[in-house]
Amino acid sequence: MEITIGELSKRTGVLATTVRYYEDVGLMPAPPRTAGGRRSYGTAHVARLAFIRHARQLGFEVDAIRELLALNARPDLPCAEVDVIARRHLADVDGRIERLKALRSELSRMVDECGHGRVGECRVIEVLSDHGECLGHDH
Amino acid sequence: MEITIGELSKRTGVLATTVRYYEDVGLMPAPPRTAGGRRSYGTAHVARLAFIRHARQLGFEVDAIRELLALNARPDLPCAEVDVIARRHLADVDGRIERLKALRSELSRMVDECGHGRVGECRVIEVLSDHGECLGHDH
DNA sequence: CTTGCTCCTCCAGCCACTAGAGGAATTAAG
DNA sequence: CTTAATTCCTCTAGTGGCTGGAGGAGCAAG
Repeated sequence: MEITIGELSKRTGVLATTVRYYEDVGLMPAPPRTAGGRRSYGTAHVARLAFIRHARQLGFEVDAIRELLALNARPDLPCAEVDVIARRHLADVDGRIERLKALRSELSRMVDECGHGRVGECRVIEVLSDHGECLGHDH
Repeated sequence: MEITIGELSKRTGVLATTVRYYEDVGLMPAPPRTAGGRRSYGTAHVARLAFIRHARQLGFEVDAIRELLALNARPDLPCAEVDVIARRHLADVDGRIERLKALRSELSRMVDECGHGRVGECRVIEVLSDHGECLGHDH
């Protein structure tokens, strides 16, 4: 099975330019080339790229994916490291959700209090102008 | 009241380099300079920068802040536009929270199913390898 | 043979900063 | 007054994770 970068792109949903970028940063190996100099991929490449895409969709950073790919290649090792990476990322996501929720509540309070009058009396503008207006001063 | 960029930075919590960046991108006006060529700020600058910082902390993009600043300068206008910008941003934040929550649930399911054995049988790796494993296929 | 598509490399840009080099000006201490 | 420390200046480049475009070559179909 010999596949062009376009076919690979179609099968994985990753843009061809992004595939080349992954090659540049070492996430994807440099594949063999055809006589005309075009990249030629096989099933292993499809699997690896699908892995990368899925990990990216789950928000893993490229560095973390590099580690996960390295671990994936060593099925004999204990998976404690995999667990560490995934839990670290989960904690990170939790933190982001918390921060966004705090932000959301302040935003929605701000919007709710807008009296739809003139800019001069607008609560949104007031809140932005005066940090003392915040309920929580943690930011 | 004549203040150096360092003082301004201290009072607002915005790095001096960032203040200069804001000047470059037009969020902050170019201030008058001292004889020696240093930037000299006044109370209006402090207020404007505080506004910017607060808006950034609330996650508003620089373009949105530019609009908000322009509206802030026209207190006579109706604040409908302010409302639109704030609500648009709120909707954006809501979307981000939803996406992060979906992601979080998949991540935590993945981590929970890890049997702490070898990488070869690790659920985390399996899930990443096979998109079909996902409960929701929406990503 | 030509048309149109895909692919190639290289370079620039996105966002919102942040960091560093190399030099000038100001301030504090001696 | 001199020196040393600190702050400030401009300019450039880097961050992450791509994305888009220029300009050119390969390739398949009619």
